[in-house]
Amino acid sequence: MASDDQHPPDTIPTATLQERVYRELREAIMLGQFHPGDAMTIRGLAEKLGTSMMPAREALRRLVAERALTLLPNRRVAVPRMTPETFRELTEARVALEVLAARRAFPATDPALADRLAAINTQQDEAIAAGDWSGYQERNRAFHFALYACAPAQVLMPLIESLWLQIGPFLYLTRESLGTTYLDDRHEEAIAAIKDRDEDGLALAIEQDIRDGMGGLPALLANRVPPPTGGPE
Amino acid sequence: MASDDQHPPDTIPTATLQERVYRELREAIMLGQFHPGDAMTIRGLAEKLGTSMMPAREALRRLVAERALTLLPNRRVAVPRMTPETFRELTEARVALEVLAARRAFPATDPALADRLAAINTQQDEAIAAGDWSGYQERNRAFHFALYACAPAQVLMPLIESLWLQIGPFLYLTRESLGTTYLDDRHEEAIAAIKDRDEDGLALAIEQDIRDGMGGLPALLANRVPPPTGGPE
DNA sequence: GCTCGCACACTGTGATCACATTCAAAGATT
DNA sequence: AATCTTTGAATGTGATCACAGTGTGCGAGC
Repeated sequence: MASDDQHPPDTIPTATLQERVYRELREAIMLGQFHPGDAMTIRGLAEKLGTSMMPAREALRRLVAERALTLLPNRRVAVPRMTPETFRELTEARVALEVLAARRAFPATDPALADRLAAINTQQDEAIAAGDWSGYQERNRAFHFALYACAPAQVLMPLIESLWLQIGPFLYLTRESLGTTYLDDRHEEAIAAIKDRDEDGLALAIEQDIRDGMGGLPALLANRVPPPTGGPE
Repeated sequence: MASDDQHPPDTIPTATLQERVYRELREAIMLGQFHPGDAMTIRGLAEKLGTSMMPAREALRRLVAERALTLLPNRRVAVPRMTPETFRELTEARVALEVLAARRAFPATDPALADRLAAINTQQDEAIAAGDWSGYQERNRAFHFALYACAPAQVLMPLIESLWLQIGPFLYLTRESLGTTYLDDRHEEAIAAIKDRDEDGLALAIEQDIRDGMGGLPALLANRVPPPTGGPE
């Protein structure tokens, strides 16, 4: 049992192949490595990951169910396109759910969490300074989810993650903003509110953080993708 | 083309088999025809619907992705059990999202919609009077979704539907309440608010309607399912 | 009579194949 | 030369099969 259950470090024992494909795709989507309109095929994905059609097929369908990908009328899956209107809807949904998650988390927050959040925030600033856009996004995600995870949220978290997945393909719009414009967030305010035991202050900080971060995107979107029938790849 | 594309009325042309299985299961779940803990197998579902494993498999995985079903550690799918705590979380999420949906819908509401909602409400009362529990649930669903559908909501609606799906298996708890206790809702207040062009009143009516409807369930849940290891079927 | 062990049925996972549809490029016709 | 047709590759869907893990029930042994 000792030697047989030990998998080589490269052979990730992630229970099922479908799960591995799913997580890989999901991470890539959330980090903005795909662009709106990019189409994907079952066989192509399977070949790229060295599996058969089945795991790729199930991973794609799962991401479609989570609204991370869309099913075209052709029955082919693609990264969704988005209108400014949909973007505003995503923003409102994020505010509603994440403010609620923050409020639920609030009673469980403590100075230790504030320190951890501050550490993440520092790393995020370092990423900005280093021009590490991916690191910046990753830290931003870590900040929010570390806060929300304080209270067990079996219902809320999947909903919020679905929203983040839907936004992922459009984060690349902010890539060039990293450096040109000053990317400010409300993370310090949130940390301060936790230390001051100010629930409303925390809720406000989260809300403004989301609105600030998402606010500029519809404009960028409108400027960037006027060709509605652009071939992705 | 004329005769070949015409399907017999019973052979529903629903594009894919998987879709048909999915919709059938989904409807059954939302109407509370399954109970918490009920387990389902791919082969069993396939045989029951007369298809092969594949459509049943994909339909189940899709419902799992939408949180309507859960994946047990055995990798088997079952109707989720729920704790009172999770129920409260569902209630809060519903309030947050559906109030938002109602506010988004508000500018598009008009007297015609108010009349349609009133008609649905009348049918709902008739269902209550007739002891038609399924009809009551169906009308309640129709009322809420008719309101939310006023504004296009590609993001919000799937999230809300996911929440309703998660609640579905527990609606049976209210079955015996239909008749014993007086089931009141805030639908009249919502209709009045639409007529009065009172957005805040509409939001409040929806919030109270949700809280009233869901409020009693945790208690019923606690009374009903003390045996945590009950064999479902 | 009770407990431990073994065998068998059952389930999900993954692979492979067959088929209908779709998309596109090449060829033929006007 | 432009347009319609045809042919071919490619894709999603569904079916079937092989395999490993799990759970259950039966039977042997203490």
